[in-house]
Amino acid sequence: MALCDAEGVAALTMRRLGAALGVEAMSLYHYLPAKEALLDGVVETVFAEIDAAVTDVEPADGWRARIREQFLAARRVMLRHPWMPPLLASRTSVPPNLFFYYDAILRTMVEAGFSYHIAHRALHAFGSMPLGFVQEPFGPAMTSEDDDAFEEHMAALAQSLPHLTAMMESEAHDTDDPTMGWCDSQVEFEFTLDLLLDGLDRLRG
Amino acid sequence: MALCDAEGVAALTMRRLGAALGVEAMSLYHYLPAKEALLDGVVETVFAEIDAAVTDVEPADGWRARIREQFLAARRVMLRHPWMPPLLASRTSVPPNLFFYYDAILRTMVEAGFSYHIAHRALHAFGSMPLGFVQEPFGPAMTSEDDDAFEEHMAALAQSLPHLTAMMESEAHDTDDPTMGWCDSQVEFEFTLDLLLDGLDRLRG
DNA sequence: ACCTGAACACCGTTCAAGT
DNA sequence: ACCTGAACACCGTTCAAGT
Repeated sequence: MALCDAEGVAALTMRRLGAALGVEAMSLYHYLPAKEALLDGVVETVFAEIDAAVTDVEPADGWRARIREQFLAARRVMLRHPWMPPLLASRTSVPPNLFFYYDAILRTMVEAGFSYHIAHRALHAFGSMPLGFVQEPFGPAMTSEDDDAFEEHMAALAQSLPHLTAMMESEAHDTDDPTMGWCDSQVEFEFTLDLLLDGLDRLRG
Repeated sequence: MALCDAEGVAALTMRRLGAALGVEAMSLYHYLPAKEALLDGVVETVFAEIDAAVTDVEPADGWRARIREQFLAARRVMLRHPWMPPLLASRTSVPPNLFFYYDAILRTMVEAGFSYHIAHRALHAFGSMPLGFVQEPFGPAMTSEDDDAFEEHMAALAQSLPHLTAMMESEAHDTDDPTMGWCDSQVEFEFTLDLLLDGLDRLRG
């Protein structure tokens, strides 16, 4: 995890991990069947961190506030490990540590009057939000790279994208920064979360 | 894309692509600066496919029905390329083809009375749903592998996971298959989509 | 302009051999 | 039990050399 945090998940190779542990890469195979198991372990470790952070959340009034605080606690962990969403998306085995978290969410919901059926649907609707992130086609680290080329490209396409252009202009009025950087992912995250929680509240039996 | 569809994105190597084209891997570097550009191109091509499918959707009555049909059309494309979500999550550059799609979504919403501000929030709230998938911690191909070990593991943990167990039992009543496989991702997708659309409808100015 | 062969630095992984 | 060295098959990529 230290390697991933410092240099991204691509830096986590058997040889580099061995070197960081003062050992040859081949020695790791005495503890792991393959690299996949190593990646599974990293994912599990992050989930353990999330589980701990979520458990530390002091119980709030009502199911909404409780779940809301828990997801936001998970988000604070997730922001420390931005390499996690792509890694998680690539996993093919199920991460056991997460079951406890899901059980806790279910408990909160059924105690608030939800049927297991709706609570089940809710778990799916939450998607990756319990883990503190939403999968968006435009990721976080996307605007940073070729900023000039991007600006030019957008300017050239402005006429073909009237509503996108109008939206950017309209939103830019409220801020100093006239680029795509005006998106506040924390605000967006909470907006989406509240949208889902409001909707679920209406389905409560 | 043929390589990815057949054997997954890991099978798309410069050498194998070269071989498939009847050419040495090194020749590809006359057309591409690096492999990243190749992957960007694959993503762009899938988005073009989605754009085409979405444009073909016959205009429905009302913004909700229209967006709903478009997302479901995208989903039909996405189901043909299950390797796409992890690949997309790993990209660091922004996929230009998607701008047109987003512009169309915005158009539908503002014509229905939404402010650009709420429409902007809505784009974020949709997350990856315009592309026809939701990022869930438990992916699709996850139960298939070590099914026996998984069942045993769950059985051992059943007491520690009372609500998860109760939910599975409750849901199993409605179906023949008593495993995790009872989740109908199509139904879940539409449930989540409607939850968001309902919530947004209430925010319309 | 387009393609190639040889080479480089880096992977994950196997295996027989060391202590 | 734990670690190593050498080796294998595979990467992405560079570059000088071919046509």
